[in-house]
Amino acid sequence: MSAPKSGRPTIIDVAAAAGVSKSLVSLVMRGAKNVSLEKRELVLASAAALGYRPNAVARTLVQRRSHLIGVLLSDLHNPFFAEVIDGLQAEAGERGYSTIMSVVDQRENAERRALDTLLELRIDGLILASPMIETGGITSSSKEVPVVLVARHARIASVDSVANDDPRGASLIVQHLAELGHRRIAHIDGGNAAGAAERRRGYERSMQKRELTEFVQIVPGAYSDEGGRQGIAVLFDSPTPPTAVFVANDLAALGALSALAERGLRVPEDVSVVGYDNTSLAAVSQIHLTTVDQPRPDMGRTAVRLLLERLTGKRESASHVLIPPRLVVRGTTAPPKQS
Amino acid sequence: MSAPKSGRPTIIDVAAAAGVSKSLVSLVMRGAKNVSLEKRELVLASAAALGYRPNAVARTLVQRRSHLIGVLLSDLHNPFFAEVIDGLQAEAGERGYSTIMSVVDQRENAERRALDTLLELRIDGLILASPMIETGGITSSSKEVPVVLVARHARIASVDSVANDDPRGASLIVQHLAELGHRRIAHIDGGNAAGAAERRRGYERSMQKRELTEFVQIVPGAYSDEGGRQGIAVLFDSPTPPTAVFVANDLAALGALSALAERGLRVPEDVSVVGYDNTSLAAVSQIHLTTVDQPRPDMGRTAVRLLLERLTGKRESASHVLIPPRLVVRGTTAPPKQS
DNA sequence: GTGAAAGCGCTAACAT
DNA sequence: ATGTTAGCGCTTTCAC
Repeated sequence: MSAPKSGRPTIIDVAAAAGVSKSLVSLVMRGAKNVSLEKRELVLASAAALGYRPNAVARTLVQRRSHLIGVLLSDLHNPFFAEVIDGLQAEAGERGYSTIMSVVDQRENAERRALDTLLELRIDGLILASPMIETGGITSSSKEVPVVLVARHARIASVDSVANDDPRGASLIVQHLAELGHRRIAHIDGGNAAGAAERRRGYERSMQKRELTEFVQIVPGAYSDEGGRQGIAVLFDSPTPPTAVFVANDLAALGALSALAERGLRVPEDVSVVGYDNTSLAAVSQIHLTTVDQPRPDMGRTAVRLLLERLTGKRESASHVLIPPRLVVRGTTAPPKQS
Repeated sequence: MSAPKSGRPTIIDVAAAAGVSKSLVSLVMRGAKNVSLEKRELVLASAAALGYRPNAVARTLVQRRSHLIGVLLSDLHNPFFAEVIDGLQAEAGERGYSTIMSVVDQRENAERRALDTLLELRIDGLILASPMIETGGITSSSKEVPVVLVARHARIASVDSVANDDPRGASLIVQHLAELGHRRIAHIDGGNAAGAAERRRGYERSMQKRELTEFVQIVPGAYSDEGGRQGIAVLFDSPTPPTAVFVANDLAALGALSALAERGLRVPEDVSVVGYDNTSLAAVSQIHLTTVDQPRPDMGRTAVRLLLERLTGKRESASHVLIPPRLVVRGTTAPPKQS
């Protein structure tokens, strides 16, 4: 008896089948304690018999909260993000939140559209991983829901952030190369991608501190294979090529390694190369890239924690977590050739 | 005048501010044509002034459709999926759908929980990318919403699928190696991951067809770096190691390459190695892996198309799209050593 | 411990 | 072309 008239069974169908009120069904489904064992089992049985599944949409509407965290991702191809997401999803799950992710192709202004979609879905909070969007867009979003920035530095008071100390990471790299004896250390940068400006600045300052100002050489690149390749082309077509190159991130460093190989230059014998991020790629034994590590899963978990602190009102003021980076020396760096 | 009493502005606030009914506001927001220019601009102005944003949750509740496609992803670390997602998101966006992704760590039965969450959110359809879940779970989900399987073969009538022809791909590999002169061709498999059984079977059959049955050697592995390493350990601790190895996928092939290098074996001089998937990793010049290509973004797009065909009732019967794979010869395969 | 009723923000008839 | 009304499926007071 009493199959639902049409479509999926609702709480009313379950109530009817069990001969109780829908309030009681609601209580049982949410695991309330003040329900007699008898009724509880009755309701549960009816629900199971009907194949009832609570409707989170209706619940969200009445509760005015979705228990959904929106995540905007600028680039799935960079393994860096995969690991951030790992930590993020784990932490969110443990705290009773689901994540709804939107991946955006870098070129378009699709970021703005994806953001609107997430916001219309009434997410409880927003996590932006290395977004390209201008600060204005972030600020205005933060008026609707709490926002946490990952791997991008924010000067915004209404927004929390987790990032590694990019200038410090860059300085670790310069230090390492300088100690190996390099002076002609160039930098292929990451354009206007998140963190790129900080790495560039860190490189420049660190070179200056070591009185290597005259050897500062920055060429434009991008956080991609192609970015690294182009940088190498520029650097090594010049009359005074560097003996070491700090590339904006691991992905670009891979491109740089390929381009160097194609020119017949050996790494690290002829040129030293350093990346940034310590993605799983860097550890692959054929690549074995010297790079700088960021604790990626931790950053994801921290982002969720910061968000929930805001959501639960535990914190009012902005929190900007800056994580110390760590140099990972592998096989792509060595002292410069004696010449 | 007339800021909302509290919280976010609703359609009623906008109606009040504009001095019209909320139906009219609704029409304007959805871009209906039968609205006078005058009223349209009035409403739009009020909405903008209040910072009104339509509530997709309420809309979903009343329309009984969310325009949301749920995507369950078994492994973000495999670049294979990043590219499938690219196509998937693009196609969904173009058709007016948003995607809500859930990434699941492979070990747990977290897949079941993630599935429940998606279903409670009342997604309009579900795309499962290489799920580990048993067939039963898939079948039961398909009773609630249309389901499309990506990169996993289905025998299920209620579910559509897009996959490459794994047995065929395996056979291309065996053919390539056999033509190079290899006879002792081993296979490190992908355990019970999606597609692994088909690749294993394809390898076995192809070996048999070429009368290489006596050389069939299958060792257990996984779709991961570690899977490949372990396979190599088993194969090369034996008295009669193979001269060529077909590894379950690119990720595992990387592990295999590392393990071989650690044993002092050169690729391809001492051993030939072939992967599967043609992920971006395989193309990296330091790796330069011979592998089998699947059109990843296309598969994502196709998955969405299949789903929408079901959603719009354009098709009733199951559609199982099988894509022909393509061998990509790079630098990890060569004729066997003369011995 | 259980039920009745109001309402979350919106869309979809149906009027006018 | 615009307004009125009745829900969508649930949670939440508030009675009993």
